[in-house]
This record gives sequence, structure tokens and C-alpha cells, in this order.
Amino acid sequence: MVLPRAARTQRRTRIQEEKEERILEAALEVFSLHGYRGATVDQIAEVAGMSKPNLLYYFRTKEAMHRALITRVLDTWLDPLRELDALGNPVAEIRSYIRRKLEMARDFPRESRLFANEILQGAPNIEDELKGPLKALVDEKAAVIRSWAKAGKIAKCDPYHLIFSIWSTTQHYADFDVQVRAVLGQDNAGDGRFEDAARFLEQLFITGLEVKDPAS
Amino acid sequence: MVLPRAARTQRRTRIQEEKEERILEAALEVFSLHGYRGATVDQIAEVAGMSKPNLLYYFRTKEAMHRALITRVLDTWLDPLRELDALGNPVAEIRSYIRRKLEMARDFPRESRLFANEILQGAPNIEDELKGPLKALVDEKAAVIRSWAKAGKIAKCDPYHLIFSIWSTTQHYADFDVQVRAVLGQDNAGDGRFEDAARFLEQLFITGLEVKDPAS
DNA sequence: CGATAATTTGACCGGTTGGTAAACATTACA
DNA sequence: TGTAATGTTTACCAACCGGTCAAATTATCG
Repeated sequence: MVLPRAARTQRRTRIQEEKEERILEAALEVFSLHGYRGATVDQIAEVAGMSKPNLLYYFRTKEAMHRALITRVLDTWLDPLRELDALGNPVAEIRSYIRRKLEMARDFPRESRLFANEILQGAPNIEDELKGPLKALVDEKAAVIRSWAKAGKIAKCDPYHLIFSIWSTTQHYADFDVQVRAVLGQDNAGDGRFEDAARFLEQLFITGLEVKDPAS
Repeated sequence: MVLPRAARTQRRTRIQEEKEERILEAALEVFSLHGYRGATVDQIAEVAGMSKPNLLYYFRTKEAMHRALITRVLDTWLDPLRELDALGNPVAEIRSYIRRKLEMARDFPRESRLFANEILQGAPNIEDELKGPLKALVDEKAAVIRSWAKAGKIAKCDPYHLIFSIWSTTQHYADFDVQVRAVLGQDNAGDGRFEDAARFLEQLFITGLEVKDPAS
């Protein structure tokens, strides 16, 4: 046989698991830095430490690789929002959602840039994922936030745009890292800017969402 | 003569002005959608309605085109921040800065995406611009904001991260337009999302920055 | 008009890129 | 161990891409 990817129906070998893992890791590195078109298969192969035909034995096309990577990453990327608990304390829930998103921007910047690249260029490959699972999750959590506002637990506001603004402010520190560093100056070594950002964003969102007159 | 770009030292002809304008317009269209590497000279030539060699007669390399485009756009892109007036009413100044940035995201999304693409991929060509003019301008305005906070006109906060969060929230509606539309649903026709965003962001930032105890 | 400079085009080139063919090597397993 | 399936490599290709060249066309101006 010469169809390794067809082995998807069968159980996968140890080698398949290992190699596919190494390839996707390398693909994340390269795609997130150069975008889909800017990345080359040779580059990914080199980072993965294998020859190009060998890589193409596991993923038959560049696009298949990209698709596999996106779908895998999208799932974990939405975890912070999934954890938003309708039964928790509203302000505390939003605060820790912001913290989690900011931690992801710090710890998984490549994943963030992968999506940014994709969406920036019109999301040609993942439009279905956006309109399906992503929209469903956001709709669900927006309803939760709206109910908190209705109950007077937080200020009345558009829950969708609240979520957008949390996404954008936190992911900014991953996607626009170069700009952030350039503007803040030379102290690029540590994670200080993330701590400063956390303080600022907490102040902004929590104060901005506080209920002025707690009489309910 | 065969050196049209060397004509820079001389006055430019009518034809040069027109064609360079058309080329940069086409380049903006293509670069903003596909990034530097993803854009092809043939594509740009086609959008500009001329042959590839003809285009290369005006800009000798793809990189020269990109550089010319970036430097031109960066200048107008920073105008909203330049207008932030140290002598104006602090809250009103910040409010109208947010409004101006959001209007730019609505009216010039290609320009926004051009920068986003560039910075996302490590800003290989404009690092100097970031560390030079851009940092200088941000430093200047951050000092203004800090003085407002010191004077008790707005809440104490990190001015750099305030600027970052205004940038990210507003540009989000240009750069991640596809995602915003996918999440908000089918009503993609109008600009309603920008009006909703304006309302939300105003509430968020102005409430978040208000001084709680106005005793100064 | 005539001539000189500016502009435009079709044909082409070398390097890169995604992908293939087929021989060779290794592993899994009866 | 033998052998069939799986994994790896070398050599290669066709399409694409940025850029050149020389010839043709058009604008400029005395």
C-alpha cells in the first residue's frame, strides 16, 4: 500500500502519531510566522527535521496540512470562552476570562498569529468553522452576559462587542508583539508588558462594567 | 533615457503621477488582502490595468512598491492620534480619538489590514518606522495622557496600554471583519456594527476612565 | 514636421515551489 | 525468519514568479 493518509480509517501506527505531531508543530511555527502563502513546504520540512517528500507522505498537500492545523488549534483556542460560567460571579467570571485570554496570548502567540493571518486574509478555509461552532459558542455566552446585565449584576452593554473587545485587546499582545515592543522600548526580555497589560485591562473592563447604582 | 524612477530628482510628468497613483491603489488592494509574500506582481498589474513590465517600469521591484505604499499610508494612518490635543477636554479628546479610529477602520479597512499583515509577519520592512516616528508620536501622546491622569482629569492608568487597547479594539473591526460578520450573523449589508461598536467602546472607555471621586 | 525622450509590450530567463515517481530501507507480524 | 506493509530518499517536473531586454509605440517640444 502507498496510502498512509487513507490509514485514517484504520488505527494509526506509533510512527504516524509521532511524525504527524512533529509536522504540525513545525507547520505551526512556519505558518504563524509567514502566513499560508508565505510558508513553504521545504521550510516546514526542515523545521520538522525531515525531507519534503517524507513530509508529503503524511500530508499529501500543503493545504491539507494547514487545514489539519487550523481545526486542531481552533478547538483549544476557544477553551477560555467555554469556561465562562453562567453560574459564577459575573464580574469575577469576566475578570478571569480576560486573564485567561491574556495568558494564552503570552504562552501561545503562534496559535494566535495563525488565526490572525487566516482571518486577515478572508478566512478562505475556515469560514464554515466561524459560522458554525464559533458563532454557536459566542451566541451562547453572549446570552449569559446579557442575562447578567438584565439582572443588574453588570452594566448594560452589547455582549457581542464586549467579547470582541476582550478578544482584540488580549490577542493584540500576541499578534502585534513587534509593534508593542517597538513602542514600549528596549526592555524586551521579560514578560513585564503582560503584567502591565493585565492590570490595565482589569481596570478598564471591570470599572467600565461596574454597576453604578447597585440598587437592583 | 530609460530611468523613470530616477526622474524623482526632476519634476514628474502627468503620466507618471497618474500611473503611480493607479499602481499604488492596486497594490493596496492586493497587498492588504494577501500580504507581501502572497501578493504577486502579475495580480497587481492586472488590478492596475496594465502589463507587468509596464508596472515594473514605474516601480523597479515588488519591494520598492511595497515600501512606497507603506510609508505613504503610515503617515495618514497616524493622523487620528496626532489630533489628540493636550489642551482640549481630556475625556472629550479620548472619546473623539476613539471615534476617529473607528471611522478609519470603517472607511479604510485595506490600510488597516496592510499594517496588520506587515506587523503580524514581524514587520521586516518597517521596523525602523515603528521604532522611530511611531514610537516618538506615541511617547508624546502618552505623556499628555499621563499628565491628564496626574491632574485628576481622568483615572490613573498606563497610557501606553490605553493607546494599545484603543488601537486593537477599533482596528479589530477592519482586520477581523470576516470573523465579526460571521459571529454577528447575516445582516452584513449596512454599517450597523460600527454604530453598535461606537456605542459600546464609548461606554467602555469613558466609564472606565472616569474619575470616581471628582474632588481634585 | 522631425527628432528626441518617455512609455508600453511580447518574448523570455533563471530560480523557486508544490508535488510526483520509483527505487530503497525499515518495521510489523504471521 | 520471511514477507508484506509501511516509511524514506533521490531525482525530477511543470507551473509560477520576479525581473530583464529589445523592439515598438506614443508623447513632447523646438
